Amino acid sequence: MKALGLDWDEGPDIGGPYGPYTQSERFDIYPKYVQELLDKGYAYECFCTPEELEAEKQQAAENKKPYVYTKKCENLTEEEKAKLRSEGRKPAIRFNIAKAQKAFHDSSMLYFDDLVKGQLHMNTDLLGDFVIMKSNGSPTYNFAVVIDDMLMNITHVIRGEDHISNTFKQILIFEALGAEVPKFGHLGMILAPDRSKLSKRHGATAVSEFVEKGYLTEALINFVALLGWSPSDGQEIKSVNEIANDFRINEISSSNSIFEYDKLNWMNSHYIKMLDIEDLKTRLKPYLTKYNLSELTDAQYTRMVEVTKEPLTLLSDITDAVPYFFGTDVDIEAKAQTEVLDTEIAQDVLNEFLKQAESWEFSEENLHEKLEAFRAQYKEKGIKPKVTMWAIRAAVTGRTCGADMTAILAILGKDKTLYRIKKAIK
RNA sequence: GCUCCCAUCGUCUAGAGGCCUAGGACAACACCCUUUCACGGUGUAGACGGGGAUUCGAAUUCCCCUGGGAGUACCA
Repeated sequence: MKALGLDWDEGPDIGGPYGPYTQSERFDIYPKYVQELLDKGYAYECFCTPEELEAEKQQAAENKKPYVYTKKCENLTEEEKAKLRSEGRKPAIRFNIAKAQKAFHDSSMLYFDDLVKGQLHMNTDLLGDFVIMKSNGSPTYNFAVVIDDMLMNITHVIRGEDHISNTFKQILIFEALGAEVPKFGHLGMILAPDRSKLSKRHGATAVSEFVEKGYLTEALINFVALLGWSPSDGQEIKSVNEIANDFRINEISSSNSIFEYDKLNWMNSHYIKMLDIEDLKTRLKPYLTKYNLSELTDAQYTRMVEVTKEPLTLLSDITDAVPYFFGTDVDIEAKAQTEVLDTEIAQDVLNEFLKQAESWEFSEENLHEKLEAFRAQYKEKGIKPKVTMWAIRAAVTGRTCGADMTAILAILGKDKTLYRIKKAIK
């Protein structure tokens, strides 16, 4: 959330009235509620060993029966418990599903209204009495979240649909504790392009990785917001605030969605283009460290960014887009050499350019005029303007494509330009 | 295996019985613009998974099948 520039009202780092907010600092508040459940009869001690449990599961698998805990510790007598304890066994505490279900519902069916999926149901007989406190005294997830939500007055729980089955367990605990059950909303999962879980294999998975690669937080937020939701006005480009204002939880689609980079990339380049130039200059700096930025005046740097920002998909693309703005010499790409510089026309153009440009003033306005006239001369000889410019571009930038030539020449200045032209002449 | 969730163009989605000859965005393709690349503009192609049922009428309701996803821990 920090990487995306999102903030929160209450929680770790900033505190709030219901702290502590760090799980490890809350350990001593859970036993009290475990005891309450024990006292009310909604929980019981279980002395089963991992081996015994494993055997039960195996048995169930052999009989092709779904596994649910057998509840064999549910009705242990005090003597039996004492005996087990004397053997050095430490009990875990299990939640008594059936007891809670029966106390608050007519049948073994548990229903709740999900904010995005509508009414959901589950036969709680199939759930199995789960552990709420491990034998080492630490609470399990399903129990701890309920206590935390209850104590922190949580009203809405919005999470992935992989939590649906936990919800039934959690609701029963809320009820057993006499607490108010919060509203739940379960979102579809975001899948990788091959429909599997998103993972390292599919590229970046942590928000910070996207940011490092040069995705703008604005684009990231906007794109993810559109996964499973669409704005009522059809306007897809939206700021966080606009999204927040327009957002309605019941407009969320309940199906899974696939994370494809195409639209994210498009959106990112869109946001890059929209960025204020000074802002963009600042954001681009981390990707230009391999160049000596002090070679350029601030005005030149501004101009360079202006003419190279168009095709950028990621901020990091700037690195490969601008090498020819720096240094005296330039690397010539193979394609530029063989397909352009090695041709007769190109050599002719370069010689002629060298002759004429000696007397030019290298301001952008002037260059624009001069180049136009220069192209016209060749056009008369039947050489396409495109070809004329190619020769100059290849010699000066070492490439066959790139930013606006007038701007490039103006930024480089007469000396570097003519130097590179000379070097390209055979 | 069992349980639950989901199902419209390649992708994200609009669509809550007639407004749908199914709309938009990204990607693709074509053309235009152009000093290259790109931006931009204009177009083209592209989907209701299958089968039943209800109805005068179904992408929209119901059932079955199929497909995909998730859960099934003394993990969170």
